[in-house]
Amino acid sequence: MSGGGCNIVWFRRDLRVEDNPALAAGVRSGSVVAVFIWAPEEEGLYYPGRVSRWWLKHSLAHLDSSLKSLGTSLITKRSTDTVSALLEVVKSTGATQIFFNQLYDPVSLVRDHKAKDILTAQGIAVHSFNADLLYEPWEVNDDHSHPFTTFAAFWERCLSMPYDPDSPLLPPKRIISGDVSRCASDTLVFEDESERGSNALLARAWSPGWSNADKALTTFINGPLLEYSKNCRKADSATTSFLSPHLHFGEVSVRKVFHLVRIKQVLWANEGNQAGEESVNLFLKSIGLREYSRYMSFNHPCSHERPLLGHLKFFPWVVDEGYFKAWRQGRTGYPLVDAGMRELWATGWLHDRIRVVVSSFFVKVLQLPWRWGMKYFWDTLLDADLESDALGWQYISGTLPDGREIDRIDNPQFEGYKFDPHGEYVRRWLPELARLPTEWIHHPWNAPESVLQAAGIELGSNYPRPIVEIDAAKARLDEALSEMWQQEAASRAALENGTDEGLGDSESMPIAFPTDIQMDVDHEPARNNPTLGRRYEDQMVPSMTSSFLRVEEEETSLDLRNSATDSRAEVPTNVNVNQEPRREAIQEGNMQTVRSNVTLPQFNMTIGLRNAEDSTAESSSTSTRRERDGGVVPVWSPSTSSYSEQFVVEDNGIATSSSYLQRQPQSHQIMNWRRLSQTG
DNA sequence: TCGGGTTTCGG
DNA sequence: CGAAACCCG
Repeated sequence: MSGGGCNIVWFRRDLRVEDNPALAAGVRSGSVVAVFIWAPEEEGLYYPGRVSRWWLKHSLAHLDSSLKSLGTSLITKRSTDTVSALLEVVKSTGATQIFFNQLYDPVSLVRDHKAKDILTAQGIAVHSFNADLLYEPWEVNDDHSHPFTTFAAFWERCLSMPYDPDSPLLPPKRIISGDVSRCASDTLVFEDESERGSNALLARAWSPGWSNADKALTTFINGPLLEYSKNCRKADSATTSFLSPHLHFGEVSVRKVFHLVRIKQVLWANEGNQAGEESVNLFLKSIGLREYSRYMSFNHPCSHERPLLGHLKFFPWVVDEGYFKAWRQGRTGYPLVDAGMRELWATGWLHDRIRVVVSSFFVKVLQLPWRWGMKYFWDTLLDADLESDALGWQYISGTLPDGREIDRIDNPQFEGYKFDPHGEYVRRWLPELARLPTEWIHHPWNAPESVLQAAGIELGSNYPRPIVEIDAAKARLDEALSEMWQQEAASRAALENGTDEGLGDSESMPIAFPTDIQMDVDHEPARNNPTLGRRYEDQMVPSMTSSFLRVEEEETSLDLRNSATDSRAEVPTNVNVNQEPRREAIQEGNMQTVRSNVTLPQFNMTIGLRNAEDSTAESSSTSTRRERDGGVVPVWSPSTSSYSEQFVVEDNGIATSSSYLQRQPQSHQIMNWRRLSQTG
């Protein structure tokens, strides 16, 4: 069935040989050329950060050696244009088919669609698979076939789907290598000289690569999982799964994680092990959040740049690079926050709880633009993951229907005693506070002078006073919020009067990313960088310095209100006609090959859908229908896009969009929150 | 020890 | 907002 030609298996963030549907299908279909293409420029602003690239480098090496032991090797290509690199590989190998696993971040959705179009036009058969999720985003809908807008409902549905996620596949026993004699690998460079020193430490704590991921999973399931719910509240507990970087690069399949954990759950349930069951549920919830982040990214592909609840575009952010810098350096004067930021910088890792603490502090106390924080996480986290990053920050910023309330300020002092009751975490990361008694460890500003003296602390000198008092922050936040609501109401009124030209213009002034973000080297803790010097700014915050990118903050928020009244607004549409083609992907269930097609919300993905209910047809008036394998599904045709007006999001801002957005074609999405009007 | 009012917290 | 935890008489 291979038709003589060989099969390209295009690896991306699925760097494993086990439970890799694209690889399995490629192998089944004949000889295989395994390819990885490094084209980070395509990610634009989200060029991977230093530690993330470090991981990738090692993960690829690991994959390559696994492939070698199976009979082939990994071809690597350096390019600025993935699609042409693929074409080149096609030409030099005589491939006739290409297999890959789906991704859901905005950049990949666009790029993969384009790749599919172009390759198909060249006569190449393109097959893509789900390898990253329990269920594809379009499979999980509410009773009216609309996407969920809250996590709890989404996850509940996932757990009660009528069919289980596909079972994990075993690795291939053997791979017949395609002819790569005319297809040379490029050497990929993932770190420059200046980064090597900082990266050296990482290897002590982490082992990238799919079989290490597998070990980590086993270790976790047999050990810390049982105590997971107990320990998840401790800032420095070593009992998290530590799977997130593995999962990000697809070194371990989430379906395998799910299956193994489920087995454990059944076991514990039978034993009446209450704590165990609870732990499993909690852990699965974090898997669920990961799923949900893809779900949201797919349904709202701009969620990494625009708040999903529209009012936030009127929030008067404090654009203060000094605050931003203090936060990054861990010099805010709040020990828990500072400890977290220093751990992040030193290790590329942060406990989930602490991520919430520092990001909440960032948004609520400092009131810095949330996208700065998101970007910083992206640049510094070992498990940097755009979808999760966006979801997390939107959650914190109060722009999700089920997110944290925007007017709630968390007090780092109290959280300190909650997550780090004995101050051990703070002492580890803030050596200057190490001698401070626990009583004061989370609020040194209240400590008597004598205590401070005995501990060798001089506030404002070797440890800062609080950068902003909590009370002041509360007041400022209240003020900002009332201003926001005012602006929002005004804009709405203007809209209703039809006098809305230029609406939101003043409020949605672009907020540029700081131009010269750099860490103050001498304040960096635990960096162990022998070559520390000023020319290494970009090692510290790799992608921010690469070029000056202006990014609009909140420029085109989605006003959910507009669509709230119409239930059909549930089905988002892609209005971004002139920017990039709609995405399309083919999901080929390996066996059942339900090649039915359904309209995928924004992206017009052509996908397999098991239960195409005809309510999905309402997805757009441009649906046509086609029958396949018994499934009736709508097919959305991009050329005939005529949308109901009410689906189209207000477009102010996009047109005048920053260079970033222009460089990075995004579709923009239509909202479908049901609950949004509650906020008005 | 048991209400029941209050605070916390949640994705 | 609603459930759960918490606190107090």
